[in-house]
Amino acid sequence: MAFNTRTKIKEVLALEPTGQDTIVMGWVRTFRSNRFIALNDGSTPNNLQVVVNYENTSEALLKRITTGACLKISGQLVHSTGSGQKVELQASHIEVLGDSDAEKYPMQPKKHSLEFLRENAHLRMRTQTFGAVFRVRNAIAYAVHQFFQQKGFVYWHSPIITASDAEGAGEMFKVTTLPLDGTAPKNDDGSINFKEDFFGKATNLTVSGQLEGELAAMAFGDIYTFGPTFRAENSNTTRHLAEFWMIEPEMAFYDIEDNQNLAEEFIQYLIRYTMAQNAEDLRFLDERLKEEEKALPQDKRSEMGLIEKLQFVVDNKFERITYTEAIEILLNSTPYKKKKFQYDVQWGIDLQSEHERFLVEKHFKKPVIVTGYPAAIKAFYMRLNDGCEPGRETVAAMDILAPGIGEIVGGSQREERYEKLVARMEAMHIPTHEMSWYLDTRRFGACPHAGFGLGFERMVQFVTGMTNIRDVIPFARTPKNAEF
RNA sequence: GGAUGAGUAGCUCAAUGGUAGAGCAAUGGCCUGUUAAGCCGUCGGUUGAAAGUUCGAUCCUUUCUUCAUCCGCCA
Repeated sequence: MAFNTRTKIKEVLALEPTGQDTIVMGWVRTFRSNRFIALNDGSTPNNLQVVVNYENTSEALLKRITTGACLKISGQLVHSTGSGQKVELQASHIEVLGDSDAEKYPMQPKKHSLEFLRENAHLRMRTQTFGAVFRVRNAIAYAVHQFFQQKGFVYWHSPIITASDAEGAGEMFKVTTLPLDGTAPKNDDGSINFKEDFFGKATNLTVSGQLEGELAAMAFGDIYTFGPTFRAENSNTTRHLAEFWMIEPEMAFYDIEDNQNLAEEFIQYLIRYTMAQNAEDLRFLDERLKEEEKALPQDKRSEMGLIEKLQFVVDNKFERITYTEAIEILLNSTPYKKKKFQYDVQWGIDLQSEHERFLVEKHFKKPVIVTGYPAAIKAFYMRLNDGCEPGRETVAAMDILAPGIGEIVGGSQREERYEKLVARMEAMHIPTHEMSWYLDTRRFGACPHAGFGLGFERMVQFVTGMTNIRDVIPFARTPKNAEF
């Protein structure tokens, strides 16, 4: 006899109650008045109210119905006379599958701070907020595949361990089996002899699958990667993780405009999908955000509610400006004139977060795509724009800036012209001999192509309204923290 | 890596240079159609760690540590 005879609570709540026999299994959120169990099984943010006839239930069993306990309950589904819900389950039999010592269980039926829940990340998904966040995360992940698969993109697995340290996207985690106690084999000059290491060379965890993605785009046309990515940067912010997930599509025969079109359509698709599939979760998160912002002074509150914001982003084209235009806007801005910016503005600077925030949150009040950055501040593989005035060379780069998040997408049209690419690599001291496999794409059947990277957690942040990136990944890896 | 702020009961917070208090939770009893918090009682803390100043430190100083926020790096 199979054990899984339950109906998921999401389905139960949608049923027309006719007193039908129903079996549910889930975890106790609260037990009120010795009579009402709020039961949740993770299928929905909503709880099922289970009514216990305490007069016919043993004292011993009642005592075991505690917050966090796992129960199997069979009973009859009936209309609820209470005001908080449409249906409820009149319990006829309750079985405790797993006790939860109320004295020890950290989750209490009350509001906890996000900091506390972060420290209890192994249990926080049992809360309404994190249940909603991670169901939304799941929906977005699924939508990523759906979007690209519908367009005929090939899901491509770029390696996680890489010997290339030329990807130019920051510090990398070393991968080695050599001993760390100082007995590792050395070269004559005292450096570690990686020829003796597992891979016979120094290897790291990937910071990007892009370069390998480009190889695949030269075979399949359109591909995308979606996997974990690692950065060993000592970044302590609400939008950086040492281990995060990134989606990197790479398309042959795309120029920078095609690239922008795809990225915009992609982001809007993800939001639209989630709004359709996880309406309940978003409603809860919307409410949560409103509650939370009540504590803030008026001017710190969001102008739009979460759902309102998402609808707005789906309904409106993203603003598209060039880097040069962005600089113009900043130079003419009130904060610049009143010297409110901490960092100076002039053509050639990398846009600082305060500048990006001004453009996105104050000036345009919508997502902004900035293109045409100075070549000097961007990566070697980005395509040099033709016809630049001397000293103002730009590349076909694009960043998508989202309100409250900042950079959510970074991408570019790639430099497909062999000579120009090699010249840039040499200028930027990228070892071309180690990258011959990459340069081969430019030797054999090169074509215009483009791609971008979307930070998956930043996307989840944007959709859920969670302000700290550590709250949208199950177990965050950040400097000094690899708990769980 | 830099700046700022913060670590007091399981949680959320309060307090004073004279060795700490509330609400919730837990727990015992009473109650019983409730929507986190019914009523009465009980338990609960080497005030993040170490050192220093002081007759005396949770409070002042230093170092360390952890966390949060902002900045830098980016997705």
